Amino acid sequence: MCSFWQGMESDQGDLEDIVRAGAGSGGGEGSSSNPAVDWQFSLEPTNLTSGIEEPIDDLGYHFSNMPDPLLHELDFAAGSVFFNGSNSNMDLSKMNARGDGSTVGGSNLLAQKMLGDETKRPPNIFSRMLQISPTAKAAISARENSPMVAASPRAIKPSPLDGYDMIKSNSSMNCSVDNGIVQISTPRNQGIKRRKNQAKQVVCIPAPAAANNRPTGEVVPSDLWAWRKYGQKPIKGSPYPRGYYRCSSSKGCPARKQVERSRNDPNMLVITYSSEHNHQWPTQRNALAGSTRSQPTKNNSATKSSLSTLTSKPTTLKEEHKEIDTDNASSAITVGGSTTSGGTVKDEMREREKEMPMDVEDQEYDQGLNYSYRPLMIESNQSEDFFADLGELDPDPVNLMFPQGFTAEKSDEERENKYLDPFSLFDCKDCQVPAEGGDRNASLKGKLIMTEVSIN
DNA sequence: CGTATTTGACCCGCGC
DNA sequence: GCGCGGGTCAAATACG
Repeated sequence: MCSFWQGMESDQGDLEDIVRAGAGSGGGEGSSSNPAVDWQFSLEPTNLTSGIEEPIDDLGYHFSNMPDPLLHELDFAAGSVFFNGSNSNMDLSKMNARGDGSTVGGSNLLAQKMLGDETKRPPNIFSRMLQISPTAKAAISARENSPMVAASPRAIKPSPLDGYDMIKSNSSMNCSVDNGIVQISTPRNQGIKRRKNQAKQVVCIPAPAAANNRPTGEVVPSDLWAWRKYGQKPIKGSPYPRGYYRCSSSKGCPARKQVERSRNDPNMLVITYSSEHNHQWPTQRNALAGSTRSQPTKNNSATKSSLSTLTSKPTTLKEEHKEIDTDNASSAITVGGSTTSGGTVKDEMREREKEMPMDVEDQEYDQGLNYSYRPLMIESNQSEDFFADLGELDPDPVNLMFPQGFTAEKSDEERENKYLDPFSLFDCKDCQVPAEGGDRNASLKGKLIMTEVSIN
């Protein structure tokens, strides 16, 4: 997940990229207790300097501040959601250039994975590169000795953004893809004003396939939140309008998001989140409520295709990879049975709702499990067939899709690895990443990379 | 009929 | 104070 919060307190100054990568917990270096179960990032802004020099003990972001759970999945599925910040060119090849060989998995591993394989295999979704500024790189490096962060969505809980230092910028950041490199930049002072004290998180993703275009031509990736469009405005300097959405998952939720195409690269969507959800991740019911009907067609093609992609008997895991490799990023975004196209969540929810007794969820809450976010399909009976197929691939097929702890028999660490490396991308022989204490697993611990860009 | 989207009008913050 | 431009509102419209 690459995203960053931005605000607009100041109007001058370069962005200082704050990259807070969830660091590996392998090798016993982690201070996080059972991260797979109970982890969270803190969104507490950190200036660059401290980000580099201080050991980062807290694990960064509250995952709750990731407005779109599926976007996170998108990142992994498509390797295409990105960072940025002004002047920030996150160059993973540089990240990978540490000479001390001390890197343990994580960012560098990811970089290596992405870079190293670039010439060895067909271009794929993971070959899209991030360009990370040196400062970001440094920040990431600083993170490398930090405890692993396991992305357990269950730990998500809403938290207000108020009080965070606002990161100055404007939302006219640009995303572009050059030679497979996704670049997102935030031009300075383009005059876009924002309401005060409004934290923003900007996520850049590839625009979903044109087939999912809305009548208006805009494409909105779906996520577990229900968004309702309440406005659209042409943006000066951009040929593309900006759509305004508010969360309709819960009445009175202040969460907003803006969706617009990058003016530099129309194939990229810039999604700007503001405010925080004041409620749990949508449950089936409230996710259904007010969810978009943006799917313009009656064919539910996106949903069906995505589901069919998942259910259409991938004969081998390689085959699935192949699919992802050959598809463009957006079409490959089918993890969790969801796509980036709008309106699919609702349909899926409906399907599952038919098949799943509602009280299961209620029981969970009654039991205090408080599953604020549960990936799609997990509890669906329909998954049986799907998982039966996946069973050929993994004794615990659930882990293939939702490795973050949905089965009890695996250790937290195993689940963690799976989660962070759902397609075993980090299990790369070519990636010669030294593992601490010979713990290979440690080197395989991918890190969830999140960026927080701050402008002082 | 309920809900989501569209779209013009209005509001607000900011720069000049 | 005025104008610009982004953000929001709300009536009209469309959809299922």
